Amino acid sequence: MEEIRKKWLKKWEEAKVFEAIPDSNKKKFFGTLPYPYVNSYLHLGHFYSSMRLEAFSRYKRMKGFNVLYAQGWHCTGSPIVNAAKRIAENEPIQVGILKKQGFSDDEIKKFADPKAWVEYFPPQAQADFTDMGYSIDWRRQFITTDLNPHYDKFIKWQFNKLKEKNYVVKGKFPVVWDPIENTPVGDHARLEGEGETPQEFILVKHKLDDKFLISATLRQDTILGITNLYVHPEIVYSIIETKGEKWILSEHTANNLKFQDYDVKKIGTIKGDELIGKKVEVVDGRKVLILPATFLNETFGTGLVHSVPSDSADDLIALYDLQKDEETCKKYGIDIEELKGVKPIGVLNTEGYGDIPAKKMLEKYNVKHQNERGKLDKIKKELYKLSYYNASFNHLYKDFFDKNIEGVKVEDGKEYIKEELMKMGWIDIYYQLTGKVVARSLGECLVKIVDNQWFLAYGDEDWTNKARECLDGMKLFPDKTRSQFNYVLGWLHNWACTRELGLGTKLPWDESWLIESLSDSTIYMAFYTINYKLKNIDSKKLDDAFFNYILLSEGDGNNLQLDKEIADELKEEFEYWYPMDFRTTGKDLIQNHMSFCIFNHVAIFPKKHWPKSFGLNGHVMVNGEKMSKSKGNFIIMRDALKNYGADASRFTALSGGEGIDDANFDTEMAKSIDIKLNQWIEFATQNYNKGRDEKKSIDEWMESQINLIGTDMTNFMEETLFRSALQKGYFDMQRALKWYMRRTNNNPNKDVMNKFIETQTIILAPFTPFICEEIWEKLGKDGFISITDWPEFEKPKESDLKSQVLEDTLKNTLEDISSVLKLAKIKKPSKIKIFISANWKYDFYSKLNEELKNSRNVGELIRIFSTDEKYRENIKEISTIIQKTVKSGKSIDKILSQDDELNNMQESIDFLVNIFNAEVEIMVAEKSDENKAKQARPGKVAILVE
RNA sequence: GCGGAAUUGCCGGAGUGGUCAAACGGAGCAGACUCAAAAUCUGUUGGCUUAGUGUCUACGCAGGUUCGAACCCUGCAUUCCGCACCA
Repeated sequence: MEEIRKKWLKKWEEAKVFEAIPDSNKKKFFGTLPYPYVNSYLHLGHFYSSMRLEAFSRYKRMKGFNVLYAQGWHCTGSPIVNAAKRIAENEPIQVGILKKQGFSDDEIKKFADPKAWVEYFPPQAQADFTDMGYSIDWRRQFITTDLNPHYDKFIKWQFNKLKEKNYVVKGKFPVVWDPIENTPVGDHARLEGEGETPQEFILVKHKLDDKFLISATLRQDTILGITNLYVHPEIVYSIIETKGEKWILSEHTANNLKFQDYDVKKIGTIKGDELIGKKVEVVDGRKVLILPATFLNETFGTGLVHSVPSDSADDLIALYDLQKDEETCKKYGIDIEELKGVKPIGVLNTEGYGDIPAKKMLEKYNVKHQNERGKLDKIKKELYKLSYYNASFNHLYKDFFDKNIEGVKVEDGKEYIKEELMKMGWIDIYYQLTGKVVARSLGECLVKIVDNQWFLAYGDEDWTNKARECLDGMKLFPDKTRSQFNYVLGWLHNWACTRELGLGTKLPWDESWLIESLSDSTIYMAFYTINYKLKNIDSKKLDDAFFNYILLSEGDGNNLQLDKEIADELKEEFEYWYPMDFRTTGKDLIQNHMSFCIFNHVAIFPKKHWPKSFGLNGHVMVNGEKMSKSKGNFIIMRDALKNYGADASRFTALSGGEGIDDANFDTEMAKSIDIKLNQWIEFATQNYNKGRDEKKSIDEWMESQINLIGTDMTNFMEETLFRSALQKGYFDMQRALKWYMRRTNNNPNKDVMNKFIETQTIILAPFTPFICEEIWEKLGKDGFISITDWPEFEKPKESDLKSQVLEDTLKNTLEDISSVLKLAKIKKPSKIKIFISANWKYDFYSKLNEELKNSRNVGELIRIFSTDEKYRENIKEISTIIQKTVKSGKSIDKILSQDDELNNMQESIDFLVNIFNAEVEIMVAEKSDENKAKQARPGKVAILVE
């Protein structure tokens, strides 16, 4: 096998079979796969997705398309830079990863430079694809980032274009920040806190003389229910000056604010107990008490909170506890009677919980004291969801804001309240991490607001509408992903498209920024059409005017920095290949990359160059389990090649799944397929051009099988349903072959056998190209099977169905005989009598015909075996059969004559004799012979054993 | 919570209104071949059965529509994926 593989790789390369050259006489097919990120070897996940494109490309090529299949490599982003940095620091985990991949210590050292990754992995990935027999035009491969100056220019052009159309906007954005290294910290660069993100809190001001106490909350919806404040008596709070005001909050928060667009000047401190007992003015003008609480955490929120006992069980239980605690009240000089007068203020009507849901919750969970943290945390979560989705604002919200929002759901009014309070100056925004994040510098991270961040305005209404238009015109494989796409197109809003760190292209108008990886990979497929011809052109000559001319036909091409002739050639090639006909990848990319691809195409290109179709596939499992490094079932492509061979791996991958469901790579199957493919080489070469010339009915059956199966398979190929295609085109084909060989006593008709061998080999070629090329050559065929025409399968004819029905009847008869023999416990029967009904009712068919003409405009019938009287009466049942027949697309235009039937039957009977080694007699039951005729039924024959 | 997908026999997985006790594959069982194993082939894999084109129970659960539901509708339960600035 390995020799065969190498032989054909060499031949393909020498003949440049897969180099795509524009040919205006041929229809074209341009398929792409999102370029893989090159920080490691390619694995089965890449393999499965890419095989779908590879098989489709090969199929399309055989269908007569001029196919462009190109592949690039993605280097943009931070993972490589981060990994390189970790190697430079000799970090054990990262070093271990490379060690596991088989690198020596010396080699690993080189990976301290990000460039080393970019130089090492793309050729490896190329080798993996090539070794597996991918039909890629490698002249067109490229890497991203400014390491590739031509691509760099292309991306710059793209972003200038987007900016020109006002799709790139500037704004603020919170990032996780390491204050020691002064860098943003991505998920993978953290020692602790993977998955934690910045969360927006509302800072609420509470007026105390000339200062404000600042509390933080997620629940601005309950702001009118504030009954008091809690401060920790032992915490020393900071007094700061910011925004022209004096704020009191924890020192921790004061420090964090500095990173969030606040100009912070510390002017003093105040200990919590100095505040207790005083009163502050809250947002609605009421004066409320400041109370002591020891449950407060200095590093969470602002270190002090406002209390809404109606909708916060924590606040309520704390209030209850304090009201019982006379000693503490005395200590801080709180008027106990006044404190006891503090009652929750209902602000929301919560379905099933009334207006003081916190109280009901405490009762429900039987909470007696604020120390019962477990229960209280549970309540907090439950109540938050409940309020958000099931509660509405009560009468207090009728007049308080400009708009009356009484009765409005919290979900719908929360944002409005935020805006209003913001206008009134009572609140501000503060970001806090959802959990502790420690950077690799050991610095504890905080949230920084980046204020000159650039965004792609995917929320733009016109842009979104255009994207929807594009989607509506696209074919999706499978189409059930459409609703998901539709949802995503509407849901996407501003996408931060620039980064401070990593590899990439610099933002053309602000070179301190790099273009982010998901944003530089949206329309690059256009680059495949021209890049291989750019290699000899100085990248400096590739200005925006150049791309405008080539890709958008803007300008006359006379003032470019290169010859118009060259430019025109490029332009022509782009226009030949574009639009992209097919792009396929895993389903997880629906909500970012694939949607971005639509957005950016409609933003930049005219409608005729919008993408035509997308394919989405599931994830890959190995032997039914999720592939993961920890489970030890993580398979990289080159290992699959080594262990199972290219053809078997390809076959196994594609027969492992289709559609959006997860696919399963079954290693047992890979092994057995390898054996079966070898057997097929053997069979094909040994049986070609052999056999008899005489043509029998079974030969017609075989021909019709080839036709029927081939038709079905071709339909599956068109829909990228490769598993079904293999099911038909290989397993069903082989099953038919088995039956055929058995029926002909291994003496097939020469022409039929040749046709079968050729067909089977050709239709397997997209899946297992190496052995197919080899067989093709051994059969004495000229040229490559890779570019041989896909067979034209004829529409099923009368004869197809006739022989089909006959063979099916025969198979059924065989089965019946077996079961009768079994029941009768006879091993070697001396005689088998078969009764077959002869009274085909022509009046029955005429009724059928009539029914057909009435119901549908179809003039053809399927063949029905019948003797049963009830069919003549029961028109309803007949119409059912017709319905099904029409739906299944099967048709037959004539009814067999009974003589045909019997002649063909005789041949079958001979076969039965052979099988059972007994005397077989065919008997025709006359109408008068009721007992026997009764036993013959549609599609069946009666059997009598002696 | 939102959005998407799913739930079928021992397992994987077809099937989207009647030919469904349900394709195909795997696994198991029995048999053939063999000294034996592998491979291959044949049969078989819901219950009952007077053995019949019989009958009952079945396609997550509960209802509904229909002459008829694995398939359509409603509700519920469970599982998976995504919820972003990360490739």
